[in-house]
Amino acid sequence: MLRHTYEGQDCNLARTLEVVGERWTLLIVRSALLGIKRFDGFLGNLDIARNVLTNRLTRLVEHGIMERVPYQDRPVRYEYQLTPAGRDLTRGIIALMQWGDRHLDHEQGPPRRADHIGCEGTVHVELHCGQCGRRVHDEEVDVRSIR
Amino acid sequence: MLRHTYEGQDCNLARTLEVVGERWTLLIVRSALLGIKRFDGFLGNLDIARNVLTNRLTRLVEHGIMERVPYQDRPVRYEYQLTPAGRDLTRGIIALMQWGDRHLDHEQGPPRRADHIGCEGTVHVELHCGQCGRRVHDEEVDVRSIR
DNA sequence: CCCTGCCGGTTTCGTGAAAGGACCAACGTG
DNA sequence: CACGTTGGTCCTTTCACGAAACCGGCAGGG
Repeated sequence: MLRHTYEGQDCNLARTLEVVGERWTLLIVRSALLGIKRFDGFLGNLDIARNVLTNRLTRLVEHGIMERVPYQDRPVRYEYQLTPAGRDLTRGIIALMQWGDRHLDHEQGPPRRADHIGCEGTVHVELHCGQCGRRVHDEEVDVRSIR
Repeated sequence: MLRHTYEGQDCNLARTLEVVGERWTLLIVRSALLGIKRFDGFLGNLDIARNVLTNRLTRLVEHGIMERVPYQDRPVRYEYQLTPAGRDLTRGIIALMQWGDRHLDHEQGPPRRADHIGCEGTVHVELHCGQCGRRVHDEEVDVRSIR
């Protein structure tokens, strides 16, 4: 994405996209979820231009999604770790990834899975009601503006 | 987003972002979830350039996320409706929106809510394990490549 | 002591997409 | 018959992206 400002949009989807909606950003976070931490790791994993990677990592750090921590001195080298806020994007990322699993790429099955550590089942994203506690389907959701 | 190709990425997040990751696209789908259907409706709701809106709607139709249906003849007028695949983006959109609710905009509370129709509770996005059925937290998820 | 390689960047530059605004066409209405 | 409504197209300017070259600190080898 581009021109990362959606001003005049009183909407937290717009605000979120200003932070993670630029091209490559969510893919960088996904790579981080896979365990990649270093500049060259992201480079090799993503086939992204170096300057763009620098730019995105800087922005992710600015927004508190990643943290730049030295892992050696002499010479000082940094790696990038997800913060709790960054890991909190897991749901959104898996939701989009599994949407792709369902609607695109029917050739050879999904290339990536989200497993429940310990139990080894596959993790899915679901909507649940905070009131009645039941699972909710797409058609039972009313998205609405307040204000 | 831009140059909408992440080739060489055997990843369904990348494929999904090629479809809905361009600037404005997810906001258009969100507006559609709010009930907006017409060209001028999106224009008024989003403050987007007309040519960009035309481009995005065309792409959404191409990808089977929206459908362009005439709602009157003479003159023929079209409106854009979400397909089931489009409505299936609900989880991803709410996940990102509520990430924004949690981590951005601490001023006046979230401007949009997702309600459970009938029950009037608020809907949340959760991770659940397909095996053991339990709710899963971010740290219990292992995202991994197969292949 | 110089050469090479590794790592994590910065700089420069050309290109193509987005923003913004003017224009357009078909029809209905007063 | 002018004017508004709807759903666009066209043109120009701006700016983000991609590619590639360059950089700097350090270790190890000959």
